[in-house]
Amino acid sequence: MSEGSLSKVFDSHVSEARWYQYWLDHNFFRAEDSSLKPQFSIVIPPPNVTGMLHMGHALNNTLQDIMTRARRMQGYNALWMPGTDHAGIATQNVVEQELAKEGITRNDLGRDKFIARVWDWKEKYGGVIINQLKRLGCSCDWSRESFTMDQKRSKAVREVFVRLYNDGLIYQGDYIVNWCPRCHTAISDLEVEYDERNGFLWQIQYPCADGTDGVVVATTRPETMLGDTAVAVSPDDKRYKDKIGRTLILPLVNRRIPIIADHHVSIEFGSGAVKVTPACDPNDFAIAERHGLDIIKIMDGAAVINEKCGIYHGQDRYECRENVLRDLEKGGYLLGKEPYVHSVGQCYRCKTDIEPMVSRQWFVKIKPLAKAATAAVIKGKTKILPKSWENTYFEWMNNIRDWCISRQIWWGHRIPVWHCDICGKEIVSTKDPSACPDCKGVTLTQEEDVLDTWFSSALWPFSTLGWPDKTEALKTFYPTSLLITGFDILFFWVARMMMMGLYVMKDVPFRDVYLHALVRDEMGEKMSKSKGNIIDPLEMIDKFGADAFRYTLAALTAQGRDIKMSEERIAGYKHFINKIWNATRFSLMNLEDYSSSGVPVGKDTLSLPDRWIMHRLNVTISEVTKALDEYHFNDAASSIYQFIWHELCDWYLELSKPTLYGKGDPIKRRAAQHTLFTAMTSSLKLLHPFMPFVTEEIWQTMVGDGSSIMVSEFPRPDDAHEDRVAEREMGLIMDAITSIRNIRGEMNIAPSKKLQVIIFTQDTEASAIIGMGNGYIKNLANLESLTMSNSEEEPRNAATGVAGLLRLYVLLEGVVDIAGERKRLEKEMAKVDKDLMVISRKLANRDFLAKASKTVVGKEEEKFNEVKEKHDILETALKRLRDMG
RNA sequence: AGGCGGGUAGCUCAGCUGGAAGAGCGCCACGCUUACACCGUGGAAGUCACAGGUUCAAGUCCUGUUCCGCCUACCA
Repeated sequence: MSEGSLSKVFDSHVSEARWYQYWLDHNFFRAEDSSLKPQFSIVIPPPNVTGMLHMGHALNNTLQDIMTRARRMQGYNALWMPGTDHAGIATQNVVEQELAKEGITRNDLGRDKFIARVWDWKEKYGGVIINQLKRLGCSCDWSRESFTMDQKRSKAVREVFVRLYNDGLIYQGDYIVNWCPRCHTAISDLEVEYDERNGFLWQIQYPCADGTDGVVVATTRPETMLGDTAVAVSPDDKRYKDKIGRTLILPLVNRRIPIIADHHVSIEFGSGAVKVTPACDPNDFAIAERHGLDIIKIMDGAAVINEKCGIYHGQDRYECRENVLRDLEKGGYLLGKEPYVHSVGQCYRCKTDIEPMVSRQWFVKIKPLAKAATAAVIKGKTKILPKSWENTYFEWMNNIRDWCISRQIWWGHRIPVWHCDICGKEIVSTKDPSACPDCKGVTLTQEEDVLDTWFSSALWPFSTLGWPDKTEALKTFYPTSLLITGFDILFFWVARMMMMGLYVMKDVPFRDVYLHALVRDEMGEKMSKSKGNIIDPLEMIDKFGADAFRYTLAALTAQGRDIKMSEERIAGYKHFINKIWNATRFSLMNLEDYSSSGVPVGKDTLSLPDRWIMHRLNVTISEVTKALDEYHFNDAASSIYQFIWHELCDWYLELSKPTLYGKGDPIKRRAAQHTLFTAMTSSLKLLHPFMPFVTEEIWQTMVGDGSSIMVSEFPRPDDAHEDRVAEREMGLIMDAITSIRNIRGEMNIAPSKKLQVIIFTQDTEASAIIGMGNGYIKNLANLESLTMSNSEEEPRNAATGVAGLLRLYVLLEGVVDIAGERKRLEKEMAKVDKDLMVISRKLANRDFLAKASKTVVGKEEEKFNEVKEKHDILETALKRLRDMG
């Protein structure tokens, strides 16, 4: 059936380009909107349009592709939905940088022209990562590729916004938010990264208006004093009891501010008195709300001190800090400073220090949504795996705060809210309104802000399927089967999809969520540009091939562990591909005259190794199937590896060589060919989801009937191949071979030297097995002769080995190396003695016999007999050696 | 501060519901045997972090200690 031969080595470059195009040409990635097949669906975590493929993407998408390809082969109508994310801030930044090179800003262009410019950029460069995913071999249904800002997705965004608004779950208000002075926008709590800083804690004296003793406050941000509207102390603090309600004079500003009591203040910290700057600190803002304090903004959107601050107007916040400190010192208000480590929030995009700032923003009232999302996981409607993440999810959901969804940037979904210029009515609509419904005025002004990018990402599982239209695809594929993503976006994305899915679709967005670990470098460090320890996936694909790279990722993906990636590992799996490649070459050479059609191969014509390898294959199929069902990617990968290399190649190919070489019975030869062909093609199928390219390459040559492996049927476990007898018999034969090889190695006998071996056993079954396996043993242990003996008398000049109930004597010419043999046997004996001691101690224990289960005791007794037998054999052999020496 | 995960062979890690310590890489020895030196055969190598406890039996379950990593919150 084979259609020729393979080149000496696998060329990944040629293969990858060729077969990916072939799959595309044949529409193999396409999923049906409706089908009689069971559905499997998975939405891609949309990478940023600005993104380049990094290790995280590579891992994430490899795992998704493995699942999608496996399910597709298993007969599912499998959809892998691809797309990209418009990444508001990141993309705007990129284009602004481009503009900066031309010496202009987005304000020079104006909103519409700027947006047009971003679209240009997106069309030109936005597809880069999609092509990189194709290099990885991803089998996404590209005909459905979505973008969070395309028309359909925009429609979904507006629809959801309006629904939330009408349900009273969206509100606008002046609150303190995290403000990035560089991006010039609010960002959500999640988008702030905290970083430890070595700073100072300054003590400042605030004098009392009535001339009595003032109060000392401590702060890490002295410049914010310009906006202080109170000083707070603990109501339980005896030191300040009589001060509460008095008025202080704010230095430099001369504002009169009250001393108030609030439980937020801790007595122990610092002086026990806190300056309150409601416009610059979330806690202070909360205090201000409780006490009705004034809120004085002291900075503009760029964190430059504003006109309310007199001589400091126009200064950057940090420049202002120096000046304020200098002036406080001059005025004698600065009492001291001490080094102080505290954490400072930074913008996760640009790393600029966040400025907490009061501003008018839009929020989603999140508690009701979070409640449903929590319940769904508790009820098991969605499973989060590994399960330990469920707690983290619950924890976060329980402590969730309202989600700030407005962003003061241009690139994104503009908030669908308009105001009538005449009557001031707020109009919220899915369609651009042309007139005010109340006063019929036609001059309407739309909100300037856009929505957080995660708002549209949260809708991804249903927006990509066509919602709000009632599409067939939506009916077929929602809820999706599986989501695979990194744990780092559990809150950002997974939690929000859960909330939105339940709110909009009244059902969870996915059945299973598999959270994978982070990819680190070989030292376990997080990869980052600044550390220079980035491993570029595309470079790895070029160097080792996508298959080896993918296999490495899968093999290293143990649940709940970080992945330490190194080139050596990838190289190792490239060797595995080479092994498979060469096993294929061997197969092809021996299958030239084989055809799977024609007379079926009778079960009774199968040899012992044939039956054995089919049994082992069947076990492997079960293991791989189970591992994939449980998302144990590493287990699946190592099962296949173990089978192909250490069972199929190491043993079966060697055992069947004489039969395949065609000297003997043609019927047995055909049975071996059939077995070889089946084992090889089944292995390839098991391997295909992990290594799509090399398996297709081989399939095309080996099967050669014009079919593609990627739409072939995934192997299923089949009880008919279960063969415990073959397993036991082959096991004994393999043990005998290993035992002889061990003697050869330990006694330093050249591999080329043909040996004479005598096997003694009293066990008739064992004897029969060896009789049957005589040829295999002679071949694989390189023997001149193998004879059975039923005489207890031991041959002279022989090294002794034990395998099960067999005694093996390797005849040595001339003088035996008595000392060497003794050493070898003593070493063996030491091991046996240790085992024997452990087992006999157990069997002597009454409690063990009484309390342990029967099967365990039985097993232990069996073990004892086995080890005892071995012990006796070694002992007689040793005794004889001692007599000789 | 709270939570989570981890400390098993030189390195990277498997070891599910407790029943004789495993793999890959590396290392050592011998081998160009007609698929493969990106290979073959054999070998060495572990008080399973520490201390208690439960049990006939503990790497596996419980408690405590310690070290490492991560997450969340707070930080005047």
